[in-house]
Amino acid sequence: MANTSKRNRLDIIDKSTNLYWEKGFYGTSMRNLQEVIDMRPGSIYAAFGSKEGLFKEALQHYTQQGIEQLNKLKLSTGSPLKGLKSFVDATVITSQTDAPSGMCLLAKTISELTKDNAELLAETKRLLLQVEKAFIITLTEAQVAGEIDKEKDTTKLARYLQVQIMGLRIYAGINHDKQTIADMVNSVFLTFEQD
Amino acid sequence: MANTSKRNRLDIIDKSTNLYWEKGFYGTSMRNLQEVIDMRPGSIYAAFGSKEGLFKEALQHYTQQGIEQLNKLKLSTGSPLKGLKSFVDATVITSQTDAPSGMCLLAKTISELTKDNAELLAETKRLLLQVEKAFIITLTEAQVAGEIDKEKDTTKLARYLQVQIMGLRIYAGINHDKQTIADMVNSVFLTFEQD
DNA sequence: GTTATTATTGAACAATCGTTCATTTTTATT
DNA sequence: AATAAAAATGAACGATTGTTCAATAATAAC
Repeated sequence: MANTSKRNRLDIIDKSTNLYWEKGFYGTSMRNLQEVIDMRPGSIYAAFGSKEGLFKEALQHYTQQGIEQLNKLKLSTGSPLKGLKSFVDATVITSQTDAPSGMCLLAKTISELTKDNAELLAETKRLLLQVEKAFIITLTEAQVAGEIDKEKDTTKLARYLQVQIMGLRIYAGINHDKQTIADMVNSVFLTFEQD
Repeated sequence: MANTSKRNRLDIIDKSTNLYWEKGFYGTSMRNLQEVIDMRPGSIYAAFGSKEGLFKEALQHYTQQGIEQLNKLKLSTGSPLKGLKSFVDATVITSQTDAPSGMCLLAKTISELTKDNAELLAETKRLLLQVEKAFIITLTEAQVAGEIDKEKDTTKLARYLQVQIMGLRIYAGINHDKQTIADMVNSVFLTFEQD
């Protein structure tokens, strides 16, 4: 594999992820990538096959990183619900200024690609369902911990959460008032706790 | 202006809108547009200045069309809230199979473009705020008609609605079960009626 | 019907796109 | 130290990108 000595494969994928995240799949050129990861075309193609191949690994890396972040926050807060809340805060609010894009890379990809990229689109959907499963697990843990009503359907709650996150991230791209967005996130979590 | 005799300017913009809507700004090439609107580069540039210029008019046309549709539905149903519900149903559910893209063109554009296209991005934000205003007006009308609690903040409700629509349209791109999506739309409107 | 004005054409432009591959450099094996 | 295997290079490919402009066609004015 390419460049195993100095920089490892994961580092390359991470940098590529950030570029794709910022500029999108079509918006990112192979020459953009070459500069950012400091590799020549031949090496990139030897290691990842194609622009699609590298993008696919970027999507997977992005998803895995997100799920890991959620799990870490659950541990550090010592509560599934608080961990989830911290995750959503970071995702919707902090990410708006600190991340390559305020959007969710998966949502951005679903939005950008068409049937011309059927395989990438299918992979993206698969990864979003993977995120949904992580949410279901977390919400079920919150039920066990007595933080959420046990009568509620965690699958529906997870879907609801996905819609809120994706919607809020786009909306935060229009309305840059952090307090407004923070309030909207809070009211999402109020619907979890009450009823 | 180009081609005033046979096909009018609005028809050209409408076709361009559908193509941009399907493929995105970068995904749409000038040659794609040339085929769809049956015009040669010179004529297009004489009439619209640039790819950005035509896109800007497409965004405006899309927004205006959407607001007009909402107003028509309010009239035909004879109720602000029912009109709004029909609009959201059409937007989130029907559009998923019948429109060039299941996504909102404005949300898609916010998601796709970066600071490199600052002007287009600013125009898109302006248009989304225009949609928000149309929602505020409609929700206020619904209050007057006694369909929504008059104590509620219509600005917050309109923001909430924007988040739901944008989020649901993306989610509908992953989960294609129409009933699931329809249920989620229904529960959005339940929050309007109750409390 | 002739002239002036406006609209349309489509070939051509430089720049960039994703990708390939013969060559060189590095690493591993003996 | 010599040889074999693997990795990295970067020039070059054909295709496509957005855009321009001299030439042509259509329309308007008189």
